[in-house]
Amino acid sequence: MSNLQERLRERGWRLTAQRRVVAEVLTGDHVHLTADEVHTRASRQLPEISRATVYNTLNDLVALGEIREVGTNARAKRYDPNAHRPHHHLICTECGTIRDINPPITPAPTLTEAESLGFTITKTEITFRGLCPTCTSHPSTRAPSPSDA
Amino acid sequence: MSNLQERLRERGWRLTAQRRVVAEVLTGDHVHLTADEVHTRASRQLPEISRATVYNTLNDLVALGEIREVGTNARAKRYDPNAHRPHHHLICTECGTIRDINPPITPAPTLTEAESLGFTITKTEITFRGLCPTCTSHPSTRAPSPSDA
DNA sequence: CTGGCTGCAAAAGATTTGCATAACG
DNA sequence: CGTTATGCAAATCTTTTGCAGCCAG
Repeated sequence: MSNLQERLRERGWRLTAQRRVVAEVLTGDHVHLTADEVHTRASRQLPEISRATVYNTLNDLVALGEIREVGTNARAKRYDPNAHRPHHHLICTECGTIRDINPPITPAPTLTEAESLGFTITKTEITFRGLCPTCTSHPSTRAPSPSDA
Repeated sequence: MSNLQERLRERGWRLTAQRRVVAEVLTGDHVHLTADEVHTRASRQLPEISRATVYNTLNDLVALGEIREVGTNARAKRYDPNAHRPHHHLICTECGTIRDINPPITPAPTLTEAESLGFTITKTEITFRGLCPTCTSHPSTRAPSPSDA
């Protein structure tokens, strides 16, 4: 975690309280928060932090490659702090829960020359969709979303 | 294409002019339009069609499994008419172009019991990201987006 | 006929932007 | 100190909703 702050400083980032808090909120595995959730949690440590700053910081972190946007098909983007260890996702089609799939899994699929249609591929993301354990056992009950705790 | 209309009628759909036009716009391979693009194109054939109707129709078609939302990380969702033949996507990180990867490719990755964290997986989506041929050869020039022609 | 669509306009939700002030280095 | 980030509020963009009238079956 301090690694991150050092890396950012090296890249010429001003280390402000709000950036520190956002970076701190975005820590751990299976963390996939929306901008609004980040803002809510950050506010607990730094009440004056503004939404705009959260958005700015998130966008900067994405640009620096420190966090990643996760495609959920839902209205709001989610951010995944685990950008340095490439990994794939499991998404529950019922309640929206997202989980990281642990490290060195599934033989990375590759494309033939013909299949890649001239693209220079740099990243491969796999998303597995289905029912999470909770939604499997309570088919009708809507599981709570993994938002703010 | 008439297959689609028949299928819809069987499922109790009223076949209106606007639904027919939306379905018609969403036809072919490598078609990944935003709702707004669908509306623009549909308007060329049916000028009075409203945005709300386009959204309603798109949501209905998704619910029926006739089209699919594509996760692009961009603001607006895109819709892929090719929902019956499962396929993966190639997305250009520079200009946003999306292309379908042809049929029976890449050995479908699977998860072990441990990796799937109790999920019952029903779909696997693979997204390859990189530079499309155009953006590879014109590194600075911004390629036009594949929107309305 | 009649319930399910449509269009319009307004609402809601998510993200960005402009600008004056504050604060990091 | 000078730049660069912050906060606020307003602007944008995307999608949803409420409601009266219309039309496919």
